[in-house]
Amino acid sequence: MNELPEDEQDGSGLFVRSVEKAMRVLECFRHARNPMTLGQLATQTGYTKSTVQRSVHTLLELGYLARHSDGRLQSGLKCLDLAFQFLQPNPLISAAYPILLKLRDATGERTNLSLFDGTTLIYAIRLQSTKDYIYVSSLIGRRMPTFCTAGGRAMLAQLPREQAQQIVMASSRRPLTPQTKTDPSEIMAAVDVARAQGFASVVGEPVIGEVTVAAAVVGARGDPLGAVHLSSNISHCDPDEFVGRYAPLAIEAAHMLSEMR
Amino acid sequence: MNELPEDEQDGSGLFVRSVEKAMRVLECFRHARNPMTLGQLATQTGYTKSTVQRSVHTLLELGYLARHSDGRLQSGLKCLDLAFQFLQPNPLISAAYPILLKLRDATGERTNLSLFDGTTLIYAIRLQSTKDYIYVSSLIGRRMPTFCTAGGRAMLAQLPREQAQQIVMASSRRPLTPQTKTDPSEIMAAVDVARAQGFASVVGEPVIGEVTVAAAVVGARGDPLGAVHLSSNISHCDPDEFVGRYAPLAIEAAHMLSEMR
DNA sequence: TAATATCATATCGAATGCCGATACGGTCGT
DNA sequence: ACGACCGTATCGGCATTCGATATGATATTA
Repeated sequence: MNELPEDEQDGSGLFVRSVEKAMRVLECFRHARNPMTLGQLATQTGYTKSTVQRSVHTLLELGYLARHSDGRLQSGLKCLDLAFQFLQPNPLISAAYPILLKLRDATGERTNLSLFDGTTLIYAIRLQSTKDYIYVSSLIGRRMPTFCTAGGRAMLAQLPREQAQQIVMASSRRPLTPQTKTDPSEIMAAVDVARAQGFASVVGEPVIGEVTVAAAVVGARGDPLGAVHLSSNISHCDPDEFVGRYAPLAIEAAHMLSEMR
Repeated sequence: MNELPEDEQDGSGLFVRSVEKAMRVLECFRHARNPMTLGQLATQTGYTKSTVQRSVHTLLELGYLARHSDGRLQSGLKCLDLAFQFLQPNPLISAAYPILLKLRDATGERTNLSLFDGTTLIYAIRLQSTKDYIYVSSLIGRRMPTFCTAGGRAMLAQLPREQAQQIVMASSRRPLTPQTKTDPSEIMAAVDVARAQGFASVVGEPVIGEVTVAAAVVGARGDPLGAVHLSSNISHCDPDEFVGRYAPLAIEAAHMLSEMR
């Protein structure tokens, strides 16, 4: 007779647990560099081997998982389909694409669009530099912390200060490089600077040797939707000059994509 | 032992139906240009409103669906995560990225990597032309028919002829442009040409006014994994010259990515 | 060679968690 | 006022999922 709110995180009685389990199993592959076995998935999720077996069987049949040549499991092609369905009808994406392309060619630098998602941001468009060919795994769907990225701080600056602070406090604030600011008040100070300037810039905080300027894209009520990023390597340019030259362009692009009227 | 054929479409008793239902609901958004309501999802999937309600509730909570401002439903950010997990550990993708970048800059043309998936192919890397800014919705995860695309035919040419023919026959062969070849024997003739040449080229079949050369990437046993595409618009170049000039480059790139030893 | 520890796969009784008909309160058009 | 949608909530019954367990294959030990 356990009619208490026994489960913490789900909510109403509409929640389908088998679906959650399957998705959790699918999500195991996020940080996995290699294919996985049933047993590994079981220990990682905490589910029984049977549960994992059933989830995996189903996801295999549906195409969201696939078998590596050695029989282990990896992400399936259908995962790409889901990304397409997200991007395709998204008005921000389709509006941003040509604008970012033009921006990339005007600057020659790496040009990205990220989307706001609380303590993390997620890259939705990534355009490569026309100069260097570093494969910084410039992949769609990569998440980065909000608190230490230029885009993240530009977006935080669009939130009510208290709300921004909540996000900063809720972040893990694990330093990604020796230069990552981890002190909440220091981070909030940077956010305040971003609010005053209308853009944010960071050097070396999320990635060593990288300089980034970013401006926030906002919705109809001024809420942050995403950010336009321009990045380069400090070995190729002077950071201050980079920021000074490109911040206005990032702001302009972000403004064109914003819905504030 | 139990050769029970009475089961309709799933397979063994390990198949979890609630998961299938949730994924089917999620897949409804593939061809939807607009956010959807519960009722629309119910009619489109054939499930009861209750089932859809539960699936949607769960997918919302997990982040794979999101609410549009008017309350209707759309794809959620988590869908992008799945694409990342597919791309990130994939050795073909990480190997292809720098090679395609170099190829794109050597040619200046749109450069893609597609992956083989039976009657369709799916784009995994899309690099824009350095010349024109058309937003041909150059998005990851887009599927195209195998039978009428250059990449598709290049891949079919790597299969045993009979198997290729099976795929052609299983394709819908709905013409995408007036120039799309729909006659199976005509298509197989083009595949034979591709096999002889080591690459495939099409003009205007999948997209009006587009010329594409493609070469297949093959696995250790010569099986097609994907294809390297180079595309341009016929208003910008002479198709024959385009094919003649770039086919060797596509072949070279595809060869570098292949596992045949 | 044998023992041990993985692995994937399959089975099956039990009860839980999903199923889906149904109901309720909105908000549109008309 | 009505009807036709919308999203949301409820609830008894029973199909479906659950998870312990068994099997055989493969790999790594000694």
